[in-house]
Amino acid sequence: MILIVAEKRSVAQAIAKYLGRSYRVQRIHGVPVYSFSYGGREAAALGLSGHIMDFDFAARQNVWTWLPPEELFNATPLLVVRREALDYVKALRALAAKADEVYLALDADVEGEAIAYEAALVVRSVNKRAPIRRVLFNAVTPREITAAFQRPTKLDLKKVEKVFTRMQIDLTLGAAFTRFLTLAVREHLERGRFLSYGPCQTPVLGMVVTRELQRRNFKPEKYYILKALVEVEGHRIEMSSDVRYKSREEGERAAASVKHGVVKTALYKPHEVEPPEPLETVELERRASRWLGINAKKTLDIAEELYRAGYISYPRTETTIYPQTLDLREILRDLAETEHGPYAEELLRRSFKPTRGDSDDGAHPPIYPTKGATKAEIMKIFGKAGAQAWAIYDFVVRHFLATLSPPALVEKQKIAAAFGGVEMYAEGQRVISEGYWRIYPWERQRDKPLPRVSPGAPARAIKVEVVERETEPPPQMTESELLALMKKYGIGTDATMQDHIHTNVKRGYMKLAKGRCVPTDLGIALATALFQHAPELIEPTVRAKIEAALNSIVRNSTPPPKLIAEVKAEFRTYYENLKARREEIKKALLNALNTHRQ
DNA sequence: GCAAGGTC
Repeated sequence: MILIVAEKRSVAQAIAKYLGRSYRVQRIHGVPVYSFSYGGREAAALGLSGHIMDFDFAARQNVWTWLPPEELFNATPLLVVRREALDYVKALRALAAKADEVYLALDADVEGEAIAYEAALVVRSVNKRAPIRRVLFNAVTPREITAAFQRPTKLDLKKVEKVFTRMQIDLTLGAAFTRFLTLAVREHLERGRFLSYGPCQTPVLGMVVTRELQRRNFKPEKYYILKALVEVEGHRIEMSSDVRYKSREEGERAAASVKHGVVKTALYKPHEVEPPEPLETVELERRASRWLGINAKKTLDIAEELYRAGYISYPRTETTIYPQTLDLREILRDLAETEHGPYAEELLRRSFKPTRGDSDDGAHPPIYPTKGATKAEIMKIFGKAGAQAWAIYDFVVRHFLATLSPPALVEKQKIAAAFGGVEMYAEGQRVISEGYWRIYPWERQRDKPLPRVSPGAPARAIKVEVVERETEPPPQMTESELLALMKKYGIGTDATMQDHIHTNVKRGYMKLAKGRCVPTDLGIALATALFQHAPELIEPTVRAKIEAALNSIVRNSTPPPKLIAEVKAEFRTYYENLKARREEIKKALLNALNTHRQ
């Protein structure tokens, strides 16, 4: 029997569908297994649910009050089977015992490689002989899957080592600092509550707190600009200066010279606004947070449900290029009977060229609709969550249609006039062609046209005024901006970024309100203490440094034990710095915990 | 009871 192990149920099912002519589903220990015939032999495909193993400390090391947290730097975490994965492991063992050939068809990324290794460990525990092979495919399509099974390869142990090293480092650092913080204020915490640290969650908090403190410490300054109503060739144009005058007097002096001038430039340039790139996870979350008022975690939860119900493709992806094998016209035809039908049919009637980003994660395509659906259908299936499910589905469809649509065309307009030494400007634009905005209203730009005037024409100021303005603090951090920063600094992955924001909310470090991130007193106190006494723990670059070190395992064959020892030694010094300031940190945290309670 | 990463 040929055993095939996939990362998730949907892939196992797809493999059975593509490799066999037909398949049967049976449940082993509650886990669906897809059986079919392949090359005249019996085959079974089993889908896991991500990792089946995890690292943990030995039992006695998990007694927080008994073990000083710094001792964790001397401990070595153990690889154990996850309790939640027990049924999967049982099913895998049962099938592996009967297998005479095993194919590890996990996703083609480092995590997939690690999960493949975990599966191989389970297989070997019951079957010493069956050859174990690894298959790699970039998309779950008949062509890719068939080809992958024709050229099987071997496990890449370097990638496995990288992932296992990351797991151990994250656990050790997370546990040591979480326990330190929690034990410092233990008697003042409610039961079951703790103060956590993590190499992703904490830098996220740091960015939000930094912004909040910038806002609080901001000192607004007054400045003055000129505004004028200017007549040129019979047209009246509102113009303003881009110079910021420090005082009203200075402004008045400049204003005095704004009487008769001349048009220096009059530009009317056509400009194409390109439709968006194919959709990936973080962009979906950012746009939903900004435009639909649905936060990132909720968005991914809903997208997951839409995926499981067969309406959209796999929602955790970094890819912004449609694969060659994806039939875009077929998807358009599938939308025909829905609200989006007329637009889809219009696209079908003409030739189109999809936009293209520059990212391919090698494992999943961009997010696109896999089934046409009407609002009524989605509302019915999703019940209470119907409105939000429709909002996300409708967005995915519109985004998909936008990527196949022509650009919008606007005329960018700019007029500059010189009045002696003072230059005044006006900017405007006229929409020539709506292009993809018709289906993608969130990016639609307004018409605010300027009249047509000629360079060299005389300009006469009818009215001039000095307007007082104030410099403004940076805006509150939006969730959308935070996600963009996380991506920039390499904090988290496409699938986990929203989790790291949510963890800070769960811990009481920040709140999300109307798409904005607002740190609590506790969050500010924690971040401030870390910035003061162990900045290396909270700076946004921490994660990227760890990630770079991990990559040296794959690139330079750095032995994991050496790397783990180095990282531990480094973070141990940060730990000592915090420990030396324990009382001070405790006081600041308690202070915040108490104000928080009132 | 800690993390981050898969996935349900």
